Amino acid sequence: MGTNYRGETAAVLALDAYIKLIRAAESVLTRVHRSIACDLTVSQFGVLESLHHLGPMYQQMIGVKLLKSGGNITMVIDNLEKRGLVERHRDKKDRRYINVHLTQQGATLIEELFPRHVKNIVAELSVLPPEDQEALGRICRQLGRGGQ
Amino acid sequence: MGTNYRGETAAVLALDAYIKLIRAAESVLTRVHRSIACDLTVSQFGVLESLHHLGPMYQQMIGVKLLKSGGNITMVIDNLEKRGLVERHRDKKDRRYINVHLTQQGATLIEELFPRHVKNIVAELSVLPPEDQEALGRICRQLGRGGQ
DNA sequence: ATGTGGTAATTTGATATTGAATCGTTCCTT
DNA sequence: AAGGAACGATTCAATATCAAATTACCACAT
Repeated sequence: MGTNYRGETAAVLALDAYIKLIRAAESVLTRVHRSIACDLTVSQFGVLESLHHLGPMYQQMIGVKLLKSGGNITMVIDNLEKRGLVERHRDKKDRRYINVHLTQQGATLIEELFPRHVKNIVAELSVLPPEDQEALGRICRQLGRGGQ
Repeated sequence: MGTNYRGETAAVLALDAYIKLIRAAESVLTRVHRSIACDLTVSQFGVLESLHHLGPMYQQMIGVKLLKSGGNITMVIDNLEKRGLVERHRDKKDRRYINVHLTQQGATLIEELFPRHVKNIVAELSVLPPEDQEALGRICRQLGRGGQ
């Protein structure tokens, strides 16, 4: 209990919150994705979900939404395209951009999966009282920004 | 505002908390790891950190600690071993087990990195008042367990 | 002693992920 | 109009990741 007592308790508090945050997110993500039991990876599901809710998007934008690199998105879209779930269309105005959109098959699939996905999330979060769910959202929003 | 008004607000609350949890964890993990600027992947760092704090461990146990599959741990340990940071030792009593421990070089490295790692985490979490850090830890612990 | 089931590690095949290099396109400056 | 900076997508090499199959080993029951 020396001069850095305050600093050490602050570190213990932060470290504890950090490790539990990372582990909880990992566990919950895995359980939620597993219980939907679909033939998609987490990233593939994320792309379909983004396209479903936000409409057609450039690959760059998909990467920003999912916090993934451009090279990675190219690969994930490749695999979705092979399965006929999305299509690429070169932008006429600016040929650097590629617009990605759901096919009919992709739209049908995500429309079937999404309600189940929501149900799984609600079930997973139901171990927390509503005020804790609200607090979690508020705190994580603050943290995700990283101070602004 | 029909019969499922309550259900829908519950879903909105849970969905919001979920997406912010996943994104915050991803963002914070990436920023914390990037700012330590070491030549290790997140998983490699995790293995060294576990061995440093918990001592030599079987690969199985490392996988459990890091929430990773056995096959993955084999690969990560391979790469750490190539760099001379850890060593494998077959257990004499039960030859199915492989005990992994830090080499002197590995121990020196993690002892140098860990204080910086803690500093980065404290800085990252400092956007939250202590009571929010405590709440975050408490809520995430609950959530990680998944209801027991 | 034998074989049956269980467990740890590895391998394999497919996909993900990153960062760096490259290619093609557009925009801007002169 | 020409050249260069900026930008979106792709490719590449290295590592990660998982699930499933395999291998090696152990314990136990008959």
